[in-house]
Amino acid sequence: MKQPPRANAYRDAWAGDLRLDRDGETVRVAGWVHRRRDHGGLIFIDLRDRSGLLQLVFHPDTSGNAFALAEALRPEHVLTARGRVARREQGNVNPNLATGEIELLVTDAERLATAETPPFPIDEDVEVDEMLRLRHRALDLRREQMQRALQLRHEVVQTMRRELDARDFLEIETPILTRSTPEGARDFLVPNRREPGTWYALPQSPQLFKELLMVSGFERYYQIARCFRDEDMRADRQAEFTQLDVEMSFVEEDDVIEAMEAVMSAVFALSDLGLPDPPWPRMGYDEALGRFGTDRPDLRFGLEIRDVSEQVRGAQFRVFQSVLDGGGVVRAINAGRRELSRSELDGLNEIVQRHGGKAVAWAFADGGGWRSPIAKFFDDDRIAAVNAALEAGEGDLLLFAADAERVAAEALGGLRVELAERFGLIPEGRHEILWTVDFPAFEPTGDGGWTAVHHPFTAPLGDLDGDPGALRSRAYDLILDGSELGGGSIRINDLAVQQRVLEIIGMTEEEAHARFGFLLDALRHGAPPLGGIAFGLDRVVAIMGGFDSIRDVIAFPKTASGIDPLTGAPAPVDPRQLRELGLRTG
RNA sequence: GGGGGCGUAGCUCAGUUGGUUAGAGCGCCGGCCUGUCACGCCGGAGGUCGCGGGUUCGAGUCCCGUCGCUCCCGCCA
Repeated sequence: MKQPPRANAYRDAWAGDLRLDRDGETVRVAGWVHRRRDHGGLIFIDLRDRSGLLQLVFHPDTSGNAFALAEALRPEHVLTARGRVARREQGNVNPNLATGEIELLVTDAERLATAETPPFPIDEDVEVDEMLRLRHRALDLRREQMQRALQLRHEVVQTMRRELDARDFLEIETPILTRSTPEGARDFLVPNRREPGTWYALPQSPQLFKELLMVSGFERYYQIARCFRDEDMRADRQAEFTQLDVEMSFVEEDDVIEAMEAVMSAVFALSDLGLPDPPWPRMGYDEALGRFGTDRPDLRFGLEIRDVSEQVRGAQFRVFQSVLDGGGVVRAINAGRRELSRSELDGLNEIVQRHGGKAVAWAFADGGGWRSPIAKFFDDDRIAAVNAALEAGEGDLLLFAADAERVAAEALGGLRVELAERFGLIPEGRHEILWTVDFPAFEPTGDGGWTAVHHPFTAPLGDLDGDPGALRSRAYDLILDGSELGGGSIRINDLAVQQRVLEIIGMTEEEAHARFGFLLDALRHGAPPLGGIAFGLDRVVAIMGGFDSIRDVIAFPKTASGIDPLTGAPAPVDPRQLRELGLRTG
């Protein structure tokens, strides 16, 4: 703790902060009974406050009723106790406790509240059904894990604020009751009583507002922003989540990236991730997709993807040849020396299919040839060429996918990650961070149209009147261990370019004006070159703290079913309001 | 919206091919204990096997339905 509590009737010291230098002093502490060890003639109480644990000792021969009280204490009772800080005897030191060299010899104590037996243990780190934890969140948050998580989250946010302030960023709030923002998810809607039939949307991000702030001349903005997206949740995705949202004026990619490397490396220094100092490596989208089959590559392990189209072209294997004839590719992973059963090999198909592929072909490098059901379709030269391309050693398992380039890449990318987990290829404690850059600006929607890969305000790079599929976008994502921590882009600050982009994605003038007309209007009045980024705070904290679930770094999360068990949300609404709006429940 | 998994004591879980009175560890309650720190020892209480129906001589176990939780896909950066 940064300073002792103001002395009052409850306490004058933090229990967990007491050390040997206070030996002999009389102090008063307060907190919860963490654990009780009753020796009949001697009772030990571990007292817990936010600062940590302190052992209280109750002797039966002390005057007053302290010992009688200690006999009645139970876990989670609330207590204030006064006594003398005493050095523990040599054999009684507890090295596992920060306060383990001392203890408090209690002379008087008062119970401030009793407590029912908790529905799950507070004093140990056991897996408990999450619904039960959320239903008793006040108790769950007492547990050491959750205290640690929210402490870390606080430190992360403080560090962000400090570093951004030091770089002249202003923290500015933007509305929660607002209009639809262009992130492509479903909006949460809030009825507007003053004009029945109209609705507020909760922001999916502060995107429009931060661009407006740049046009306004604030130069550098940030916000710890709450965002809302009405989509089904995942283990790592909440409908309501927090972003560090940043925007800058008169900048290009390097300005944003450098500023964020400074901020985020200061943030990561709070953990033991052991990340290198910036600048962090950058990888182009095409390279990432080619080598790792994804735009957020996990660099902690190998298993890189290689293109073997040329090596297998012309072989007797119809499956590969027809894909190649159709403009597709054949790509492969050398999974290393493995022993997999036939059914395990067949099971790989399932993984590949989950990632959009059709099937995976396999071969074991075996004395210069292949042990494989497809070996008979390949002559020795082609097998040797493929083995060379994959640097195949004796016994190595080679896995092939043939498909359209993007499909083959992503299928093997998915396979790569799952194989790494299965074979335990991710070294303990290793972490790899990088930026991915040079994304395509648009991708086909499937029905002949185009959609923006980032969002429609990302500045495109290339010939705007040419093939939209050839355009790159001035975007960048920060990737840690295969997880996207955040992403952003240089924005369009030219109305004509903006209008052309809206044209490419097939958004009509009316629709554009209805959804973000106020931004378009702002662009007419002199917009600086601008760019920004947003980081998923929940994920950043979860990864830094080594938490499996982002729900463990959010004080009051929602469950996967979307229900908030603590409040029972969605909350009942006053029927009178609904009548005024001409609505019914359900 | 679709698919998979789970639901047994307060908590975490075991429960064989369908077969006697459903178990363990922790917690809880009582007793003993002056140096423990996951204290120890002795004793005890605690169960609508999620709920409803079915098959069967017999169901925690099999079948159908339903509710809840969870993961994945769709959706969503």
